[in-house]
Amino acid sequence: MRAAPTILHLDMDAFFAAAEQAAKPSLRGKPVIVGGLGPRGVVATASYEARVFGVHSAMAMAQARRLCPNAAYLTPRFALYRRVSEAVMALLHTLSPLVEPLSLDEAFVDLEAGGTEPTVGAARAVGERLRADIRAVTGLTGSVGLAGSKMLAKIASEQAKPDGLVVIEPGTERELLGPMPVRTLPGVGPATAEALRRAGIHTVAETREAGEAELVRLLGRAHGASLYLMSCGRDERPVVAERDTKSVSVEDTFDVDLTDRTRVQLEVARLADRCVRRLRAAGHSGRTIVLKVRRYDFSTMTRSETLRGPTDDPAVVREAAARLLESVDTTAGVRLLGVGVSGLADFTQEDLFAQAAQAAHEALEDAEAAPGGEGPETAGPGPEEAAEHTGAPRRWLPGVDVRHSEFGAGWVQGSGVGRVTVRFETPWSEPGRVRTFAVDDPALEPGEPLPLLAPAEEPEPGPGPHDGPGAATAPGQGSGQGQPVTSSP
DNA sequence: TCTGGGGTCCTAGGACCC
DNA sequence: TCTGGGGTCCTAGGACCC
Repeated sequence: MRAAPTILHLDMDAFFAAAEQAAKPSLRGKPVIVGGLGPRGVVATASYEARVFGVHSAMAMAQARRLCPNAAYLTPRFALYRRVSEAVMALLHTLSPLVEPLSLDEAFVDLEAGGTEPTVGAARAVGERLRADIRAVTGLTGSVGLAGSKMLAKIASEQAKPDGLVVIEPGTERELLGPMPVRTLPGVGPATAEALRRAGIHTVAETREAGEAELVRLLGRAHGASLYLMSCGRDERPVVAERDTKSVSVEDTFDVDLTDRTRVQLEVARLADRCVRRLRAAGHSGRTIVLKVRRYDFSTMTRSETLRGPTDDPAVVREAAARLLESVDTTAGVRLLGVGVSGLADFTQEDLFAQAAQAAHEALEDAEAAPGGEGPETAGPGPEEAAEHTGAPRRWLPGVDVRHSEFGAGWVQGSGVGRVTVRFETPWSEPGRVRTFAVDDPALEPGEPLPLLAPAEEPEPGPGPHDGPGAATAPGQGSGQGQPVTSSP
């Protein structure tokens, strides 16, 4: 616990939705909901205009549609969010070498390690300048919390939302925290809150008064002890710049439950391959293979197997996953399958250049395979493979960028019955017009996310210098790498 | 049309070893 | 041939976070 509020927490406001609004002028000021658009999708981010209707993160998409039928529903575009995130993180690194990212849109910064004078005034000035810089560089808003510990900095940024800054001055934390609900404390989710409620504990003050021994009895050794410290406003966790990855996993929820055993085996093999591609791209190998199965009734089980040594061999992982599957009854229906690798070791030597080329290729395949959790169950086996080779049945997911040979850059507003509706606008244009085409109109092709602000800086737009030898592939929908940036108006 | 995907950390029991 | 104690590894499950 520091004497000055030199731990900063940044949280971008409604990040995915805000990025989409910045990219799509016609959506500004309107409800925007980003998430999985399939029958089992959930909301990733809702814009503030949509939250008014009660829509929030993690809500079933079906419920969001009932609450807010007129919102724009968009599939996530991680390539764009990652780019914006990198720009924001670069700004944070100008403040201090100690930056701890928590996700694409959130990070802690240790200002003291960056040389900021340990006073309220200096910290506040740094925070305000950061907010202005973020707005200037990305066009988006972020909220800043400043306090003497991570926990309080995070609570402060929550209070600051949206588009604000809050300082919690050291010395005031206990009285501030006291009346707050236990759910405010990090690590207190639905289960812990319920356990505490049954013990008559509702507020942070009541948690503190219960005492450490009682909390340990209720919640277990580690959780009880840390919760007691937090309730007293004590949190000595340091800001940690780089954390080692502990596991890599992939999973798919299917639009319709899988019952056919052969199909389940096929999907497990595909997931194993995808998982290994990610593993290798990250330069890792691992010893423990994990299979995850979620059944029709949402009950979830895992099976794992530890090998004698680390592997990054797809055949080995595939075979282990297949063995693990043998001990699982799937006859009643499977809604999700997953494959993971943990017990990671640094990559077993090998050449880094091949890996880099591999990684570029992988990113492309991931982008194609991932969105929407479109279990080919409904789509039929294979539109993806087919597209890889022929470019034939393109799927125009709502929100993705396109380019038309005559009308220029735009994005898919919707598609169905052989038609696709496109709105032609760019991040720096006026709201644009809508036109409709046949889904196979040759004048229409996948496009690149455009920079949100000026078409200046952006270091790595599109088919840049690093596309490996396989770059010519660039077939699919998705982010459409390799599409010519053929000038045009 | 109930409930994504990618992670982290903790607990508890059994095996195994000293 | 009644039985201790502790450490580590492995497996399964669960809570939590964004």
